Amino acid sequence: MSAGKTSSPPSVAQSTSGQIHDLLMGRIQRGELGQDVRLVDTAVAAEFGVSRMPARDALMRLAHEGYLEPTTRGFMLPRLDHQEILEIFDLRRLLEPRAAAMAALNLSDEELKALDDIQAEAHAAMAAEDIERLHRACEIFRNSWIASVPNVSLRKALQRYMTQVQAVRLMTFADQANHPLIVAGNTQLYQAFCRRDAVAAGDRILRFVFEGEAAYLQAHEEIRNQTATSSAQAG
Amino acid sequence: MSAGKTSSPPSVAQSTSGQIHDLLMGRIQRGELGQDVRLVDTAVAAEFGVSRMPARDALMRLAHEGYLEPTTRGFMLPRLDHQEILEIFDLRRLLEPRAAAMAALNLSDEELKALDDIQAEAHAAMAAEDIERLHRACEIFRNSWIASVPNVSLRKALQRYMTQVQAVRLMTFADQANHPLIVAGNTQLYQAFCRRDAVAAGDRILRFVFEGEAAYLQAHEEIRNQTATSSAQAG
DNA sequence: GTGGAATTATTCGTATACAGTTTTTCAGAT
DNA sequence: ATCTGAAAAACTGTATACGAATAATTCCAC
Repeated sequence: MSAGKTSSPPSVAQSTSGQIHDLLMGRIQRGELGQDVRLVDTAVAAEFGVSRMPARDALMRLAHEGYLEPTTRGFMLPRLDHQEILEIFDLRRLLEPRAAAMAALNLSDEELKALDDIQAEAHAAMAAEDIERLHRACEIFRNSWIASVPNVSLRKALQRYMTQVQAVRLMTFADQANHPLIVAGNTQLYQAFCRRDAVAAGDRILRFVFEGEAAYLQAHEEIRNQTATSSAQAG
Repeated sequence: MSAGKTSSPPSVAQSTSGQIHDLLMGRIQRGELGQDVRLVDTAVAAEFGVSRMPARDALMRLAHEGYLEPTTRGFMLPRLDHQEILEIFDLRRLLEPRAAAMAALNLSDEELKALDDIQAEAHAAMAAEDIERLHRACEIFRNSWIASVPNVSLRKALQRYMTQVQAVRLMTFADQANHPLIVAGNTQLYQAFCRRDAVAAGDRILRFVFEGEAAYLQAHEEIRNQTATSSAQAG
C-alpha cells in the first residue's frame, strides 16, 4: 500500500491536471526549463490541447510544491538564494544519513542491481565527458535508493528539496574535477548498500553532503569573482 | 525578509481561495473538524458566498499540503495510520533537536516573554483540568518557538506534520497523567531557551519526542485492548 | 532624443455551465 | 423482510467567459 501516491516515479495520473503536473515536473527535474522561461497557464493549456483549468491547477500545484515560483506574469523556476541553499545542506545533513541507513536495510537485490547498472552508466558518461548524461545518471541513482526508504514521511521530506539538490549539482558539475569524487562517492554508497552496512551508508552520505556543500561554496565563490570582475570592467 | 511567506501565522491572504485556505486550516489546526466531517467544495463555497472554484482550490491545496485527504466524496481529515505515526516520531527525532537548538539561539526577548505567558496559560488550564484549553496552549507554545527557527526549509519541514502532532497529542491528552509531564517539559524547554542553551534545548525536545511516543504507544495499546474486548463481547 | 502619461495587451482570479462518474435511494420482485 | 436493479442525486473534473489588475507599449510634450 501507499506506493503509488508519491511523486518521483510519475505513475499513471488520473486527471488531466495530474498528467500535466507530472509532465511538467519531469521537465523541471530533467533541467529542460531555462532559468528565464515563463510558464503561463494559457500557453500550457494550448500545448496540451485542454482548457486553462487543468493547466492552471498543475502550475499552482507545482508552485506550492516548491518546483516553480509564481510571479505576477507566469510561473518561473525558483531563483536559488545562497542562504536558502546553505539551509538545505543543513537539512540534508539531518535527514539523509538516517534515510541511507534505512535504505541499506531495505534495498532488494533487484534494486541493488539497478543501482549497479546506473553506476556503470555514470562511469561511461564520465569517461565520455558527457555532463548531461552524468547528471541524469546521478539523479537516477539518487532517486533509486531514496525510493526504497521505507519511512514514507521521511521520503517525502527528501523529495521536497530534490530540485534544489539537482540545481546545485548542475552548478558543481561545471567543474569536471568534481566528477570522479561524485562517482566514487556513489560507488562507496552502493558498496555499503550491498553489505547492508547501514552505518557506513549513513556516514558516506553525510560526507557526500559535506563535499557537495564545499563544491557548491567553491563554485559560488568563482561565480562571485567573475561577476565582480565583469562589473568592474563595465563600470 | 522572508517572514511573510510562511503559513503558520496566516497573514493577510490575497485571493479568496487563499483566505478560505487559511480559514479552513485554522479550523483543522484547532481541531474544529470531526473525524467524520466531509468537506465538499459546493458546501464550502456556499458557506463563504463564493463560487466553487476558490473553494475547490483551497481544498485541493490543503489536501496537497497533507492537511486533508481527498476521497471520492469530499475531503476528510487524514486517517492516522499507526505505522505512519511511528514514522513521524522518527522524523521528529531527526529534525526537532536541531530546530530547538537554533530557536534557542534566535528567540527574541519578546518571543520569550510570549512563551512565558502561554506557559502560564497552560498551567492554569492544567489546574482547571480543561483539556481543550491545555491543548490549545501547547499548540501555541510549539508554534511560537518553531516560528523563530531561522532555517526556512527546516521550519517548513516541521510544519508539514503539525496536524499529525496535534492529533497524536489529542490522543495522549485523554490520560490526565500526561498533563504534568507535558507542561513540565515545556517549562524546561522554555528555561533552556532563556539560557540560550542550544544543547539543553535540543536534548529536552528529543526527550520530549521519546516521551510523546511512549505516551502514544500506551494510548494506542489501551484502545486496542478496548476494541478487542468489545469485539469479543460482540462476537 | 527623453521623460512621462495614456493606452493596449497579457495574465490572473473567479463565475457559471456541462459532462462523466459514483453513490444513494427507492420501487418492485422474490 | 431482503435482495436486485434502475432512477435520481451528488460530486468531480473540465470548458468557457468575464472583470480586474498589472506589465508592456505607444504617443506626446519638452
